[in-house]
Amino acid sequence: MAYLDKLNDRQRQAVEFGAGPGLPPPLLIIAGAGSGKTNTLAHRVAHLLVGGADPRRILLMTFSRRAATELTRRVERITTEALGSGYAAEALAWAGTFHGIGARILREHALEIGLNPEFSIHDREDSADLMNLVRHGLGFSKTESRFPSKGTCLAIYSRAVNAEESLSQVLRNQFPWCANWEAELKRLFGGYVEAKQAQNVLDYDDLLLAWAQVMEHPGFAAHIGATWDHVLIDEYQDTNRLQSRILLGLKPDGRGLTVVGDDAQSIYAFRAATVRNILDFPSAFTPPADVITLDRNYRSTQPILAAANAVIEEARERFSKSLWTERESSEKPRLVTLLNEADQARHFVDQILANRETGMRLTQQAVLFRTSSHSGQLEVELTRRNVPFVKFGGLKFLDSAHVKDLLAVLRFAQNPRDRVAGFRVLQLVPGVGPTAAGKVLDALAPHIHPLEALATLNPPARAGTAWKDLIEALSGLHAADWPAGIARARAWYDPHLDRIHEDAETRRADLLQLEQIAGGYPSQERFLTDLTLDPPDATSGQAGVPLKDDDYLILSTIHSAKGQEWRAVFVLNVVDGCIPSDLGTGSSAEIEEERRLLYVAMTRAKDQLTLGVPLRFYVTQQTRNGDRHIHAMRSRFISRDMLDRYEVIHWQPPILSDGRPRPPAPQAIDISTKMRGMWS
DNA sequence: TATTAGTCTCTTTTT
DNA sequence: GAGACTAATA
Repeated sequence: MAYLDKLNDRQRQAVEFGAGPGLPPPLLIIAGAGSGKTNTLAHRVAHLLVGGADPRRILLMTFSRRAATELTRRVERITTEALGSGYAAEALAWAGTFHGIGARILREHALEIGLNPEFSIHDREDSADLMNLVRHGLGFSKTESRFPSKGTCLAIYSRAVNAEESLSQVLRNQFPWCANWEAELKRLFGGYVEAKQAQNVLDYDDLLLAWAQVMEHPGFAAHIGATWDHVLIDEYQDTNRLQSRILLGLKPDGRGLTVVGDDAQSIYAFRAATVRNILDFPSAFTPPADVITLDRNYRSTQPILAAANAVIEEARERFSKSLWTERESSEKPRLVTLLNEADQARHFVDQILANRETGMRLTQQAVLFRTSSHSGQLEVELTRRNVPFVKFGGLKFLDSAHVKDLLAVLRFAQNPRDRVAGFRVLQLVPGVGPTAAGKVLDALAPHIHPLEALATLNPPARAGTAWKDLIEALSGLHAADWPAGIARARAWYDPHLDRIHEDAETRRADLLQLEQIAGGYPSQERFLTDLTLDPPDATSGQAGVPLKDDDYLILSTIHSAKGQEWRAVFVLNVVDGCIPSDLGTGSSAEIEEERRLLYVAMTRAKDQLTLGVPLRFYVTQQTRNGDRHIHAMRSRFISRDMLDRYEVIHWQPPILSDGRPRPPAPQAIDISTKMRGMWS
């Protein structure tokens, strides 16, 4: 097969593993950063197809929808090359995220497992809002000492579900400051689950939890497992206990199972992902699964790899491997010390533009950071100098109030039992607050057709004519065809937008964009589900994402940069307090995760890597009126011994803070020597 | 009972 | 600089 010739020996071994009659035994591929992981996985799938496997009987689970799309596209290309005509992407019908596949399975089997197939899916924010409703309902918002916030409550709940740990375990290990609320939290979670069920709603965790519980039933496990011959999982280091249990339920003997990952790139422990999944995978089967390690890096130059390897070598426990490459270069990664974050932004933009002058397009460059808010100064500088950019991670389009309002209208019309959506929508009417909204929803609950009942209800005392408009809009929506419905919802919302928000114009543009996106979906249900499970993950500085053929810079959190690569990579704030984050320095496990995070950031670079170390660093916590800066230190992950792997630069701005150009110093002098000389 | 102004706390990463 | 809660006012 011609396509096999492009692979190295290890990759080829991984692709051809277990070929022959019958399903192949379980396989673990440890694929280092830049070792051609996606390519190898795509080739393995293509190889199965070329060998006669049925594409509809292959399950491909990846970490994000984006990764799934990329993978199927490559499979398509390879099979086309090999067979003359390839498999269209639709043929690989089962490619997606764990959550996406879970949602599909639960809908398909809903009636057999006691679910209403019309269920809606709550995103993180919705879930937190529902948690909050229950929290208030139980009176926990008025406790003597402060009860954990809705977000914290949800995080605790989610952790317990995904890590399969007991509440007390989670509290002890992850949330010690909430430990004295154990009894209350237990009641809260009980109420939360009941509320979800009454409202016919599933949250992210339910998609996995319900799936896992179905798999506990031997008959169903076999029934669902029989849907696929081959199951391939990407980024296995970032799966959690619940996910591994689902997997073993699907393929108890491991036949047909392939998992790919890199323990050195495990960065989702906060989401209950556990490195143990990948470390313990081989021994889950008898005989143990085979392991193939890909350690040749095709991405980065040797000096970049040397610096990254040095960082990860300090890590505690891992499948030992050291990446190597044949890409020589005389250019060491740069470690740039700067006065403050503003200088860092200026210097990075200078460098980015200089790179572009040498022919490196902006899309081949990226700036990475630990926390979304760290890019603030950089965004200002980019806007000032007219450099277009797209930002991944952090606050999403979907999180903005106006988008949530509009979506809530759609959701409420689709599932009137969805209390979170209803609560939000009703309060948009002037004169209706939490109490009135709650009463209306209570009155609707017992009706079989809540929307029709809404029209017969006495309107809340202070709601004026706007109440009638809402009822008309909702019943109109229920009857409307798709995508006319969203236009209708927007028409209703429009006057409220002006009333509620100062900057109604920019928000209106967002909603128009949402309407555009909605037009591409066949049904409202698909639109809402896909939007929740696969939110558009980029926001741009200007309104609207730049056109595809435009040149723009990539800004991304390190987490969102996973699996990507650029010719030049800049990392912001490589200082203690950012990497590792102040919040993540509690346990040694958390420190280890932060170390891997820096490793992931560094290994995204192909040709040029720049780490920024601003000495003064703006912090938002700290004392209220005190000094709002801290003096930062270079990240502890880059020890003194490693410095010779970098070109160490101390950058000073050519322009002083008041706008004057820096006057040239009279001559270079060395006071250090002189000061030492005082004592010799 | 809705709304608004004021005080307090906490601030990450994402399917 | 936002979210959560309280107190005061309409």
